Amino acid sequence: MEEKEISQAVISRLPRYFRYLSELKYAGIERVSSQELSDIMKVTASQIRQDFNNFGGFGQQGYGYNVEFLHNEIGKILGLDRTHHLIIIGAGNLGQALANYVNFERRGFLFRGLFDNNPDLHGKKIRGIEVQPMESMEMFVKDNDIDIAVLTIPKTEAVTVAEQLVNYGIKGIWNFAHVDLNVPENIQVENVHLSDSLMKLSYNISRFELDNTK
Amino acid sequence: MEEKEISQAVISRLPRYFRYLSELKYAGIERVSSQELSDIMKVTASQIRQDFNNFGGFGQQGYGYNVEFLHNEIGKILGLDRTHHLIIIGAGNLGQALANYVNFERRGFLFRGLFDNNPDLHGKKIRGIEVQPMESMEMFVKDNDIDIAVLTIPKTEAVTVAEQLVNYGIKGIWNFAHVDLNVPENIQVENVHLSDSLMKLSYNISRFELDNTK
DNA sequence: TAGATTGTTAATCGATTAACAATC
DNA sequence: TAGATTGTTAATCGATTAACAATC
Repeated sequence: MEEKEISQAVISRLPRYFRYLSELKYAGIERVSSQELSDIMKVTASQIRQDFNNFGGFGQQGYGYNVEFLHNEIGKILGLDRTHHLIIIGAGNLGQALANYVNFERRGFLFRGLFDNNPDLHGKKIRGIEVQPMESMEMFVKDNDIDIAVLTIPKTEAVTVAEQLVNYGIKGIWNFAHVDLNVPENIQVENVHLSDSLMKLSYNISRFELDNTK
Repeated sequence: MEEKEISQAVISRLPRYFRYLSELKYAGIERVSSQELSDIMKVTASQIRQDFNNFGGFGQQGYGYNVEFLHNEIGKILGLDRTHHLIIIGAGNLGQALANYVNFERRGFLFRGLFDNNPDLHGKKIRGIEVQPMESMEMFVKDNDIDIAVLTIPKTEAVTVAEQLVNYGIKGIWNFAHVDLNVPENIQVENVHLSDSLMKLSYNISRFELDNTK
């Protein structure tokens, strides 16, 4: 069967659909039309239908979409029906914060290991998991079926550590280091560049003020 | 003078240009052509020229772009030539991690206050700044010329706190809460939805494996 | 059956890329 | 002046929106 490639623009919207559907489901709402979703989510009904139809028909003419079914299907598309094992590289403030983030577990992202170069941190426990030296990483990844690595280390180290992780068999990298990683295309990278995000905010604040002085 | 609206697609690319130009500048490189930038950044030279020309001509035919000048101009566009005063609402792990993030200061984002509902945290100091109760927020924002609020509180509180902050005169919100805020359009919101990002990574990992079993 | 709403095709809009004249 | 490379217009590509036939 020929699968058409789904654009990243569509993918980016899926988690937001998923979130709103969770809420509707939680509120006990059984069905929803693209028009109703459009009203609460502030996107066009047309886009909603197009997006869903990338993955096959989830709705029914004259009825709309069953909330629970749709929620479940989008979850499956996002791979939330499976379990991911993740390690965090870099036990600084951000690494520890993410390690403590219990909500990820709920969606199947299981925090399994935490690594850092700093010997002072070794043995320190976060949510029951000890910080280990970087040297233990290879063995740990291989022994524990780790598929996602979270990089919260300085950019100077990030590129080489990423390459190592790829060699150890990792499948995806959640990259918080402020640098572009260079990995084979079979490895998925999702960047969270916080300072980029802050700069965008800064731009929009400045631009808005400029617009208003005209 | 008529200013054409710049698309957010262009804005999103500016911080990355800025980053690469910082590196070139730091490496002592004086000039760069759109083609050279294209090679290292893996975007088309055409896009680079189009992007820059949204803001007027920064280059010179036959020569290319002066790295330092271009770096500086993009910094100005991003509003990095001014100072922002920010407060963080929510002194949990993530809030503390961001408060400790010294790099933002370098770009003119000055961390000024930290607020939390939890009395156990009140008085605790992060980088010399005491956690204050939420009740002190209003006065503090007004007295200290705060223009950016960072929301690292649970989504249940985020919407109302955002509304309060808007009333206190904040200009921009950096929102880490997993909810869409509802603020007037003169208030800039930049969302960092970590779990959305993780879901995208999850999708891409799943999708890649699916593609390979075909 | 009549009404509602999807799935899907067609039209539009916007963003990216290509091409080249302008000019340093 | 000749060569290089921008700035900018035109062409293409892709994503969004509109429209409506299919169908529950």
